[in-house]
Amino acid sequence: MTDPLSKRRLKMWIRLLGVSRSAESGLREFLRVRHGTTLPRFDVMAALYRRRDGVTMTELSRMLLVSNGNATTVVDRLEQTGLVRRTPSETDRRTVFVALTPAGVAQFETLAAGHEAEVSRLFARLSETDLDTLTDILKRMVAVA
Amino acid sequence: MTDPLSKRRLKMWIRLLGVSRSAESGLREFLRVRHGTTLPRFDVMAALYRRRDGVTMTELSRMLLVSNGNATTVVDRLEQTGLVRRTPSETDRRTVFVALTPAGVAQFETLAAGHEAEVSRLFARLSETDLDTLTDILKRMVAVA
DNA sequence: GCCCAATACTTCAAGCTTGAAATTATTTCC
DNA sequence: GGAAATAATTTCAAGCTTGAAGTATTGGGC
Repeated sequence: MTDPLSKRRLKMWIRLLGVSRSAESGLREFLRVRHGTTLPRFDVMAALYRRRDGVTMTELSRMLLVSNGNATTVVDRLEQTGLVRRTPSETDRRTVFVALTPAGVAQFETLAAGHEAEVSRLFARLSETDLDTLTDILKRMVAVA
Repeated sequence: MTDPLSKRRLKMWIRLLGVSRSAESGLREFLRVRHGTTLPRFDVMAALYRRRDGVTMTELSRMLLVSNGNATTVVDRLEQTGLVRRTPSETDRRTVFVALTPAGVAQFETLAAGHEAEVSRLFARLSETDLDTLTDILKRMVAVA
């Protein structure tokens, strides 16, 4: 280990990115082939499923770490296909609440089961100890800024 | 820990994705604000810097885990600004080699220093032990398919 | 030598993503 | 009450990304 610390951090980051990209690509393919949907749509639905009562557009984009413009686009499309509903706030006319429709909830529950199985398959090589260690480290990693 | 294994894998994945997205977003901003460039361009240049003699388009897209169409687009743009050069293979007329131009090498070396510092800053909270453990686990994670 | 499957790359349409600008609404503070 | 700052969302242009379809080329089996 003659590498300076910054080089080691860089190598770790390159590996992390590689793992994350392969897994994402596996999940994307799974969603496309098996369910005719996409990862961004799934992500939005997952966020809305976790907050069944609805969230504002801003909250949504923060949860997903995407730009607000992006959230608008994806929600637009989901709304067009009836999986998601926008409801204007009554107390603050700037804000809009987004929530899954019953059809959205139903579809998500199907998707989620497959998604979980697929994630589990992708990371099957990880021992339980690794899993705990990794989760613990990731928890403490949440970026500086 | 009453969670079944697949749920624990899922939670780990969600955390991993979160870390990876925040870091990517930090790097994107760094490259945009400080160097007027983008992460995909940087990634291509980094791959070409590692393989200074040139790589084929197919090798490039495999290295970066992106589609071949995507590699074409990014290389197109880099070529337009003179940072990258395409050279047709003499032995196989289907094949094209891509390599950094001297200007590309020069620019990349500047970018790379800043990029490494930024990565280091983003992951500063990680202890050296964490770093080793994490790298080790990531190495063994390379996805199944 | 001739077919044809495989390979390398590009093009294309559709969708995703970003950051900035624009729009509309609310709050603050004089 | 009104101006100015702040906030929530959408719109926009540009660029990224994908997977599929298209073009050209190669190499192996016959």
